[in-house]
Amino acid sequence: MPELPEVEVTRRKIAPALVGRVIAVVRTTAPSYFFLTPPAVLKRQLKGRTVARLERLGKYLLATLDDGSRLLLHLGMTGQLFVQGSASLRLLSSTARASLKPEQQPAFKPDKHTHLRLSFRDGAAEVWFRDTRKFGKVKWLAPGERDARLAKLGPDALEVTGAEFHAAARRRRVPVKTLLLDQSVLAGVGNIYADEALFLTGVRPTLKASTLSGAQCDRLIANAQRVLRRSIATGGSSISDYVAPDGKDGAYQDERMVYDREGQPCKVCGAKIKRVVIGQRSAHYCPRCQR
DNA sequence: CGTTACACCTGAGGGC
DNA sequence: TGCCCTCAGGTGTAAC
Repeated sequence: MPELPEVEVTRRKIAPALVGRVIAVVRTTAPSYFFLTPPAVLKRQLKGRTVARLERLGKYLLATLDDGSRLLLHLGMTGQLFVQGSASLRLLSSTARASLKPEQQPAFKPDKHTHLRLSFRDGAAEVWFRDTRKFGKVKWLAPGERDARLAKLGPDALEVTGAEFHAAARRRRVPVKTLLLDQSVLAGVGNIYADEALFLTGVRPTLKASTLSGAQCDRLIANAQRVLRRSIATGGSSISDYVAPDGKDGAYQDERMVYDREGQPCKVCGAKIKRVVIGQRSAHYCPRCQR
């Protein structure tokens, strides 16, 4: 589900329900891979704290608490962070309300995949974190504590320059697609937007990164930022004004040029979209538009 | 160091 | 209906 646009849309949606409120109760599922910080520690550290701000770093969300500690969240492949509870409707705009998936509706009951539930002293809306595959992560950072995952992130994808990408590309023999997915080069691009950016630039995902020119890098990064911004504006790929349990009917669905369109005609030239595997991930491209 | 294969986990969908 | 396979918007780690 989540690449940069989905994480940013999530941030904007839950920030009003999180920032400025005092955490009263922390409920979790049993200790697992999901909890980089054990549930017991999480409960002890979060209770009574107030969230001062919520920011996005690449695909991570970072909540800074009033004691200077921080809560690091990652949605992995299937993570969903949402506002839940009797008063949640008051905290959401009508369009945001209409976009809720069934499991995000206020009447939804926590299930075995609902790993984290924050309730607040005011008793109003809660914030829930659900993740079926548990590739998502929750980690509490003590004041001043550094984190290796954050430390290795490159510039945010919305801010990286073509020159920075070119500098990284010159000494890499991997396919350009692999480089776009490398979070230490630029943070936030995932499988969908990498394919889309490459299509818009007319570059095959298999092209060796070191062969890209500076001008090509400039255009590639500009196109990546274009699709990321456009997706944020339309509510991300899985969260849209159209309710879709399978997460495939988001607003972005209609704008996708190549991702998950294997065998379908290219919207520009009509050629059949191809799918190849690069670095154990699928990559989609138009054999005619991308040379 | 860069590159690659694989591990983590659950569920959906296709073919038989 | 069940079984078995493949696939999935991510990323840390071990091994060459």
